[in-house]
Amino acid sequence: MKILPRSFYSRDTIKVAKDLLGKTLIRKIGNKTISGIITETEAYRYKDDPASHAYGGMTERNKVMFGQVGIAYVYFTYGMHYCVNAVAKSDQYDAGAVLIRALKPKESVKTMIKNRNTNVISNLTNGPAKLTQAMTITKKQYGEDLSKKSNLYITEGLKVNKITANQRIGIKNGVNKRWNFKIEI
DNA sequence: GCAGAGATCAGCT
DNA sequence: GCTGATCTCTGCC
Repeated sequence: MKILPRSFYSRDTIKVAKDLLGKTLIRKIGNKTISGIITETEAYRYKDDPASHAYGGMTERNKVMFGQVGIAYVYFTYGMHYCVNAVAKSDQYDAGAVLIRALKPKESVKTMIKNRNTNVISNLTNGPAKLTQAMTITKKQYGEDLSKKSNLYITEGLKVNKITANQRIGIKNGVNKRWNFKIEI
């Protein structure tokens, strides 16, 4: 399966969010491969998006959002959860990222079951903090290059026919933007 | 099946 | 000091 090139991420954040649906997120741990199909994403932009971490400027936490595209932005929140984003933006913006909200488990489902401490498949990776736990994604993957073979990267995947757009979840500002995208598999 | 509490870090309208 | 791009467990309010 072909790895998505850096140019894929060098487009408008919203386009990239839609195009990431159906792609495959791959996590390598030693010689083990954990993977899943991306089924839900959210776009977070910059100054026109009050819900974005980048709105308000660069901080220690979000600085990769201002850097090179195709990089993983992992952040820690609510005192106990990690979430993954892919840095993506067009040249018009200084910052932007796509939050990966849900996956459909593909390889090493057994490992995910162990990591998540549940055997309900549908509950394994159906939330942003759940999929990071299932794939053991932590601060160590902060800044990982998603456009080349590393411990964490994204490849081509399924063909997608229907994408639904919704309001983003769990935010207070910018709820009028429908930048949450989903597919049914 | 749903509401509420708790976990406890980083950043600050 | 409070609030959040969250999840899990509890108890039936």
